[in-house]
Amino acid sequence: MPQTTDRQPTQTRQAEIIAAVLARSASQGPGTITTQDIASSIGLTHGALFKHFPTKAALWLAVIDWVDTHLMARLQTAADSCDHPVAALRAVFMAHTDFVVTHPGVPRFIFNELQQPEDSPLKHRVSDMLGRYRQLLQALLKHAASLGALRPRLDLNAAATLFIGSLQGLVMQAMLRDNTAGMRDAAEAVFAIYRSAILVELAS
Amino acid sequence: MPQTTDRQPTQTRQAEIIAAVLARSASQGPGTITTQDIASSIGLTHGALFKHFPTKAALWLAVIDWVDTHLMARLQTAADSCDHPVAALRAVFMAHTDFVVTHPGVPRFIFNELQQPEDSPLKHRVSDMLGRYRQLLQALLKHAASLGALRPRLDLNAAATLFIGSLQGLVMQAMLRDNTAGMRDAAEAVFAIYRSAILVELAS
DNA sequence: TAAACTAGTAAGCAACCACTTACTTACCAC
DNA sequence: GTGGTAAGTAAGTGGTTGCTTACTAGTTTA
Repeated sequence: MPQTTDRQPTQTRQAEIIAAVLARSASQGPGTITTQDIASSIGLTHGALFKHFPTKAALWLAVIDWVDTHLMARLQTAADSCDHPVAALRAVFMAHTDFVVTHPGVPRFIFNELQQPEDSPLKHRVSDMLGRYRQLLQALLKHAASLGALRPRLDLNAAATLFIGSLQGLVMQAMLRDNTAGMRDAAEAVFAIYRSAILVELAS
Repeated sequence: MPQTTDRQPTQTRQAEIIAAVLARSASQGPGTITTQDIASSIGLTHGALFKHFPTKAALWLAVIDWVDTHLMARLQTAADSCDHPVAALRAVFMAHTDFVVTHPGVPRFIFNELQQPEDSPLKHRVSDMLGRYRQLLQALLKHAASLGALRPRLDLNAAATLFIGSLQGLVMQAMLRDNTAGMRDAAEAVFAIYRSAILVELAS
């Protein structure tokens, strides 16, 4: 019979659910998203959700895992796509921007977890991811320094902080405006300044 | 009789309540703070809270107003304390850092409101405050440019974004570590890099 | 084809939330 | 002093939340 069976294997549903959470996060603020919201936004009963995730916390963790996997893969690819480390830094910066433009719910979700109290496992996961991000940056910065491309006595730790921070500034502006249009252009301009902050001065 | 009357005028209580919200925000994530939490943390009944604020939203608005007033006053004072605009930028940067160290709940609270959906009045208030912040920075940057202290063709808009963003990066790091110790030193290092990004190159 | 399993529904449950109500008590102007 | 008001309590109330239970139906496999 032509009865449209919407029965799906768990793996498919899990991916669908994670995508729904991030989609909602783009406009709703993850703290206020209910399990009922998620279920109805993919045309499922509330109860059915718990066939695929035992608790809401487990679902939230799965979302972070998704972000971790996909974002870090994209950043690593960008870093590997350029021979010169300064070019690689630029590629990472723009890849990150691109990821946020494509998935506007992600930064809202991450910021939300950062607000969590002390040692929430969610927060630990985010902290871990950011640690690996910093390692990636530090490696590129060290490589650039070894080529003599950076200012002498540049604080590489502070340089990494500034890199991530400037991305956050761009994201915050986008969140205020509630759209990510024009973010790429702004990112180009900001990175240009960052670049001149770390590069060794050249005779003009 | 020595019965300790804890009856207080509304104005006093309102200030006490606002302070309690920010104190809790330092370790709890503002989205999860309940009116019951606030009441008991200042030794008051749940119901008594609503003698001083008609709704929770009104209280939240009052908290933002407090932050707006106190933070902006501090930044303005810092800006006015230096004759040279680049020194003033540094003073503003450190004053902001100092404010966050003194009131660790503030950035958590603000970030939380940024996640709100479209045109929440709370979010509009934050947006407004950040607009004035940018104006303050732009004025200092323009002044510096007119003195010939900045790189030619520096994008002042992007420079302002980078300024605020780098502060955010510092704040995020502090939020991850769950303490603001050492934030001042990190701020010095980051501002040093920012400074070299915008300053005109000097013969060394 | 029957058994076992998996994905779905509908209804309900305890806990919790913002807020209200009914009432009490301290304070202050006259 | 006395009457009005402002600040407090204690006990609800309706609505919502995360999650469970009892049951049904589709899919897989021996």
